[in-house]
Amino acid sequence: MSLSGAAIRRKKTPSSDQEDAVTARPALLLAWYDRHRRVLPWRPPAGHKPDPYAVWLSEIMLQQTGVKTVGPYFQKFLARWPDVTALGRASLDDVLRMWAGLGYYSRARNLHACAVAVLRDHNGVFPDTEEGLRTLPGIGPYTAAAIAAIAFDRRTMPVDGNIERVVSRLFAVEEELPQAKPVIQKLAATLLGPSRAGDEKSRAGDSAQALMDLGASICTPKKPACSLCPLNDDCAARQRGEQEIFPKKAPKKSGDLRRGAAFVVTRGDELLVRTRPEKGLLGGMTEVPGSDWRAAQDDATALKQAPSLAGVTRWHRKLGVVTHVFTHFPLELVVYTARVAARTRAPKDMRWVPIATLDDEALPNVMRKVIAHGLG
DNA sequence: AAGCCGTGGCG
DNA sequence: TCGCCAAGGCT
Repeated sequence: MSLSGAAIRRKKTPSSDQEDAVTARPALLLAWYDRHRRVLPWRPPAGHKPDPYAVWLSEIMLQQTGVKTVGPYFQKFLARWPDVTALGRASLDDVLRMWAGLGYYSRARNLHACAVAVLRDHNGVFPDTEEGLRTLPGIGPYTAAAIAAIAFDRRTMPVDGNIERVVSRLFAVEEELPQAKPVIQKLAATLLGPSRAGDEKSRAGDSAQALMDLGASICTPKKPACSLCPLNDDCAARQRGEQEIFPKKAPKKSGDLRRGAAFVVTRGDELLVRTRPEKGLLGGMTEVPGSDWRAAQDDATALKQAPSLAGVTRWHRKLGVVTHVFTHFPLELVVYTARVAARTRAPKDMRWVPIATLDDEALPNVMRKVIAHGLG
């Protein structure tokens, strides 16, 4: 039975106009996608099978990170580690260095751990079910559904921020996020094409990507281009002229400013660095030594936390401050510099690295800013 | 289960 | 300018 046959066979009743509109959504969505799908580095040409490894890699990188930012990182990773076996055999250090700058560094640890687990527990082949994928590190409810749908054509609907927005508008969901997540999940699943007997394929991956593309290009957070939307006919929010009030969210609190000091110490053409603890903020990444970061900390207190180095009698305070904004607090760093003599020993748990090779270090961007400020 | 986790872009 | 937002997961 063809899809159009099923559509034609539907009974016409006085109340069926609305019903028709609802039933037509999945096909409208896919038709729009076939004409307007974005060309992305991890997306094969239309009709071609995606590589599960590439899908997984892109999905991890895309967690809370924009398409444009991810592009170059995805290309670099795929060129260096073309398959999950190669990545699983790489060192965590190499992976962290390659990830530096992309943020949310626990993703890089989980990425590596996941590759290792796929090699060790799954013979180097990704599980092809949502439940199987869900057991792997770094793969939560969204990512498991996304990989299952996109890479394995499983009939499931992942719900990300884009889809939350599209769906909450389409159905005018009044409940606030994140409480509304279960409702939105159910409503989103109605946008999947019908399952067919003996053939569970229903272009679920395309349906999901269609909604994401729609959210990214048409149903945007501000000033959505409703006139171009394939689902505009029966969008509840648009009928009210209230597209931008959805999705409803509880206001978030922004963190308090924290202050600290960073110490840029050079020994000839080398820089003094250390590795941050594995857990927590910037876990496992490289940094220059510094004070703790706390609210209302004064410069004198921070300066007392300078590393003890033979031959350093005074620190030179660089003019200005380095500012950086983390997810949950803004940071203001004062930078001190010092030069030490050749063969000066690095303090415990610190090391010297050539300034020329800093690009290869696992340096988060806040530290790149600090070093640039201190060396400049 | 709410808080923790980066960074860049955009209006 | 600055708050919001982005293909969330972990604890």
